[in-house]
Amino acid sequence: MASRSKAKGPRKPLSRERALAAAIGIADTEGLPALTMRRLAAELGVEAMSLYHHLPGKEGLLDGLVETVVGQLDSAVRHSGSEHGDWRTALRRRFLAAREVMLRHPWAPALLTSRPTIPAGLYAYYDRIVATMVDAGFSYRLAHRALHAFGSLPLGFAQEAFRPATAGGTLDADAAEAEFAAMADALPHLTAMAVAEAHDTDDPTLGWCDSQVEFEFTLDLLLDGLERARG
Amino acid sequence: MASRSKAKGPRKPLSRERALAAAIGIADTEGLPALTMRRLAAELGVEAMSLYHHLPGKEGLLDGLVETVVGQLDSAVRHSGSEHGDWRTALRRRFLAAREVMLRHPWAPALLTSRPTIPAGLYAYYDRIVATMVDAGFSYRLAHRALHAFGSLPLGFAQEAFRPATAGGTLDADAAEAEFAAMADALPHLTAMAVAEAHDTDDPTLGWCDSQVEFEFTLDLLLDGLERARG
DNA sequence: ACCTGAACACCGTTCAAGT
DNA sequence: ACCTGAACACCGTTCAAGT
Repeated sequence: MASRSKAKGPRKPLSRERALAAAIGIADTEGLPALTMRRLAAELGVEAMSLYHHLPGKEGLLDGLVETVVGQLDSAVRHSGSEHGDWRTALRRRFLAAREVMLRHPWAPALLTSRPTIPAGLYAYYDRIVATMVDAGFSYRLAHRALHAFGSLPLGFAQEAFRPATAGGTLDADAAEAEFAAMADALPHLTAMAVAEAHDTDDPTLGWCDSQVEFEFTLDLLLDGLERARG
Repeated sequence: MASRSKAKGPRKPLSRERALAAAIGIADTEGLPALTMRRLAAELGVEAMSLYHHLPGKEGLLDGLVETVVGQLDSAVRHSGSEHGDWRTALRRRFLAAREVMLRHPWAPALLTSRPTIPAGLYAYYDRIVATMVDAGFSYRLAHRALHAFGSLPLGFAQEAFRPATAGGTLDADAAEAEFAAMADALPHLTAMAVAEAHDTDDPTLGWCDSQVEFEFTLDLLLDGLERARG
C-alpha cells in the first residue's frame, strides 16, 4: 500500500499488458459494466484517449480480455496434468481446471458467450479436446457431437438459466414464512424440491444449489453417455 | 403498406402492449443493440420520454421482453401436446417447442441469460417440468440435478461456446485453399473433423453444424442418462 | 512516439412545462 | 392523464494540437 495509482510524477509507461491487467482487476472487483474506457484510464493515471495508442478501442480491449482468459485456461490445464489417464479422466480434469479459472473471473462466462468473434487460442484448445477423444477411439462425428453436448463445460462453466431468486434482501421470519406459503401454493413441485434438498440447512430458499456438485453431475452424465455411445 | 408509422394525425394511443410489440419487432429485424429508447419511440411516432408513462425505463422494457417470450414458451408448449406420453417424450416435445420460439427471436437467448432477475412466469414453467419428472418416479434430488444438467435446453437453445468462424466474407478459391492448409497444420483434429463431417457439401468450412441435429443429440444423451439414473 | 484537451454523436433519464 | 422540449450525466471515439 505504498504508492497508489493517483500519485503524481513520472509513471511506468503505458502498455497493452498493463492496460489489460488493470482492466481485469476492475472487472474482477467491480464487474464488467464498471469497465469503461474512462474508468480504466483513470485507474492507470492517464487520460482516456491515451488508451487508443495501445488498444484498438473498446472492442479490442474486450478481445484482449478473452484472449487473456483463454491463455489462463491453457495454463490451468497444464498444471492439472490432464494429459495422463484415459479420455474420461483427462477431460474431467481439464474441465474442472477450467472451472477454477472462471471462479476467479466471474465476468468471463458472460463475456465469452457474447463476443462476436472467437479468439484464435480457443481453436487450439478445442483441437486438443478432439484429439483426446479421437485417440480414445471416438469417430470424428461423435467427437463433434460431444463438443456440442458439452456446451460451455470445456470453458469451465454451466449455463445457469434457472438460479433461484434468493429474494434480494433479508426478510424477517414472518414475511419469509408468508412468502414460502405463497410459493408452496403456486409452485408446489419447486418448493417440495427445495425442501427435500435443504436437509442440512435451515433456510430452504437460500443456497440450496452447490454448483460444484451440479457441475460434476452434469459432466459425469455426459461422459457416461458418450462412453456408451463410443462403443 | 397503406399507413406507415411516420404518418401525421391522431394515432392509436400508446400503451405498454403496443410498445412491447414494437420493441420485439425491432429486436427481431435489427437485433437487440438497435433497440434504444429513442429508436423505439421513433418507431411508435412519439418522443422518447413518452415511453416512461408506460414502461419503467429501459430495464423495465427488457423485463417486458423476457416476460413476453416466456409467455410464448408456455403457449408453444400447449400447442405441442406435451402433456401426453411418458416423461421422456413429454420433455422432448416441450423443449423442441421452446426451440421454435427461440428461432423466431434470435435475441432471446442472450437476453434471458443476461437478465439480473428471473421473470415470475419462468418459475411456473420449471415447476411443470419438475412435476413431469416426479410423476415419472424421479426423486426430487435427481429432478433437481436434471434441471441443472438440462442447462438452457428447456428454454429452447443450447450454449454455443464454439461456433466455427465461417471466415467472414467470401474468399476466392486460392485464398480459401491457403487458409485451409494453414488451419490443417495448426489444428489437425478440428480440420479432420470438419472434413469428415462435410461429406455432402463442397465447402468444408461452412455450415457443417446442423443445430437441430445437435440439439436433439444433446437432449437425447441427457434423457438417456437420466432414464438410467432414475432406476 | 506517446499523451492530451476539446468536441462530437450517441446513450438513458430528470424535470418543468405544455395540453 | 398523457405527451413534449431542453437539459444532464454518462458513453465511445475523432481530431488537431502539444511534447
